[in-house]
Amino acid sequence: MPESENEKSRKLSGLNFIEAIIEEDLYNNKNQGRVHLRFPPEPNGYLHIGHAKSICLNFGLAKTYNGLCNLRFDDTNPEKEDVEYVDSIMEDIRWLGFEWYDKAYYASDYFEQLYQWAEKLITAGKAYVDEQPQEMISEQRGVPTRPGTESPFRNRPVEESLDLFRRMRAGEFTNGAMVLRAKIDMASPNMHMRDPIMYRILHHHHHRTGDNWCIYPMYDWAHGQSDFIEGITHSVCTLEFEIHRPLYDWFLDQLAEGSYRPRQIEFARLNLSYTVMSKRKLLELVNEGHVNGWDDPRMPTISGLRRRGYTPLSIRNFADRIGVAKRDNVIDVGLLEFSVREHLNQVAPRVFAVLDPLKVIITNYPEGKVEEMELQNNPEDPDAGSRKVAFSREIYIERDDFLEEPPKKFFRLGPGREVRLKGAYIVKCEGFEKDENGRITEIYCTYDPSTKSGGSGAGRKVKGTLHWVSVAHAIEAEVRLYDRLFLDEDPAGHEDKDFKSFINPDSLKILQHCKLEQSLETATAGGQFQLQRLGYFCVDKDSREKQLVFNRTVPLRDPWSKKNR
RNA sequence: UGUCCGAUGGUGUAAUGGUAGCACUGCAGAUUUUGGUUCUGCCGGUCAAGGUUCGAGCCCUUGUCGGACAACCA
Repeated sequence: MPESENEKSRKLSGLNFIEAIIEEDLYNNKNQGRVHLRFPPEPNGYLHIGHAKSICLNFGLAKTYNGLCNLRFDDTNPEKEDVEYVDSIMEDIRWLGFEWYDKAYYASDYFEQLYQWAEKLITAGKAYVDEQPQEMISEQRGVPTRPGTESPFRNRPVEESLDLFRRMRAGEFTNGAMVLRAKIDMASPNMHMRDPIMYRILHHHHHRTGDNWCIYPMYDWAHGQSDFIEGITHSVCTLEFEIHRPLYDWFLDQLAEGSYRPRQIEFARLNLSYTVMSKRKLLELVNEGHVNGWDDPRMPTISGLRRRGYTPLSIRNFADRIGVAKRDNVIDVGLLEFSVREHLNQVAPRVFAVLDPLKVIITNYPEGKVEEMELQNNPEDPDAGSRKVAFSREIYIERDDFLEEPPKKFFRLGPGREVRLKGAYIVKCEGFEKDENGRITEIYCTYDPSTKSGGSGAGRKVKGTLHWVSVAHAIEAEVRLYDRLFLDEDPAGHEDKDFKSFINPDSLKILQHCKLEQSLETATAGGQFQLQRLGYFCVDKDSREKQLVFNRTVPLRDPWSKKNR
């Protein structure tokens, strides 16, 4: 298609609002046409799916507009931060498939610059040292509907503030003795403009600057200036910072001289149904043992999703699908599940595994005979080839694939019924055995030799097709069936009830002695498969030689069981 | 009885004054040696009331509802 003369005009259609802003800025050649974003996590916890949305957004925008995206650790609170988190955050971002520009940046690298700028503000009469106790400052701040009152130290001489500030840095005072405040407007309807605190005294070891500092900048003072130092053009953050924007701009206006300005843009954070997303609540789940760590496959953390068997591509596709806007949203967790099924359907090899085995004896099949059946590895991918699966007189099928008194629409096995054993023969149920409790112990079938898959008589159609595993050739494994962690759509949304009261008691079912086809013997941790007719599974890192552990990533879509629920 | 932000099917997200589209979900059917996949069809939406306009989801006014803000957290 030839480029029209509108080529240079803004094409704002079909874009999300952030893309529209960037296109507009590009059109106006703002900041010399640079596009430079950043992802600024605080290293005080593990990344979760909500962060993934932000990561995909920021790094994705940079890619779309041939720009750059920094990774910057917002490490201005040494009491909560740790290298452990720095490492896990970098691992998760890389795993998602993104690479940050240049190197990892740290707000702590700017402490000296920030300090110098703070002195400049003091000198300009735009900041002052307040020696009041915390409670007094808090009280004077007022409430959103009532203006605050000014601190008695607000108009102290510049020299006094400067001297005190230098001594704050020198370590002459104890924690909480005084703070540096910006002098803005105690009557502002925006609480954040009521002389916000820029520095507090914190005698605490920092994971990068060690004991070099005992005063640390607050978020509002550090963040925008860090953006400025790094040449960020579009500072994308979540909605709760919207009200901080006037302050973000105010600080920059005090310091910036040229025309370059980073611009803060806010979007609505991700909420997912049937889970919780706050770091505090996730921490609670871990600390109280409701899950087995940050990477428990039921956690919405990146590491949890990874261990659950989610793929980076499926998460990126998910992030694309949910879009980005400013209105509050709750995404159906089903959309996440759709995304992982979509990807795994393309790439996961199909294998047979029987989770709840029921023995079937094919009475007219010769004892001792073994046939190697040829099975396609992935019908969605012809290049995936095929494998041999041993078939013999005694096999396992899934216990719920047999019903003593099956309803009409039940396409599986029942007395007198026929089914296709996938990749093998059509068998007919001739009888079964029960124990004293009425539990079925064995089924007896006859097979029709003419119906062998791939053979001349294979064309005969029956209603159902079952997966199976030869008793003599089966290997055993543990299988962990994961379900959503909460029974309530919005576990944290109840004022009268704790979110943990909605924990799903069946969110993890551990099955032992599941029967797998022999080819799985060589599977290794991280391997992903579709257990045919059951779902997508991955090999857990808990696996040991001859003791495989599988995690269920997500079951297959199953309208039949849904209808019968 | 403050300021700021937001409101489009069940859930998300487009439509930038000119036919309300897409995805997920749901329902129905076709195909299928996975009750999977794939394909087809269907159900279903502009918060309300005024105003501007030939024409409003979009612009204006008012209202309603939802969210954010009162850490020496980010």
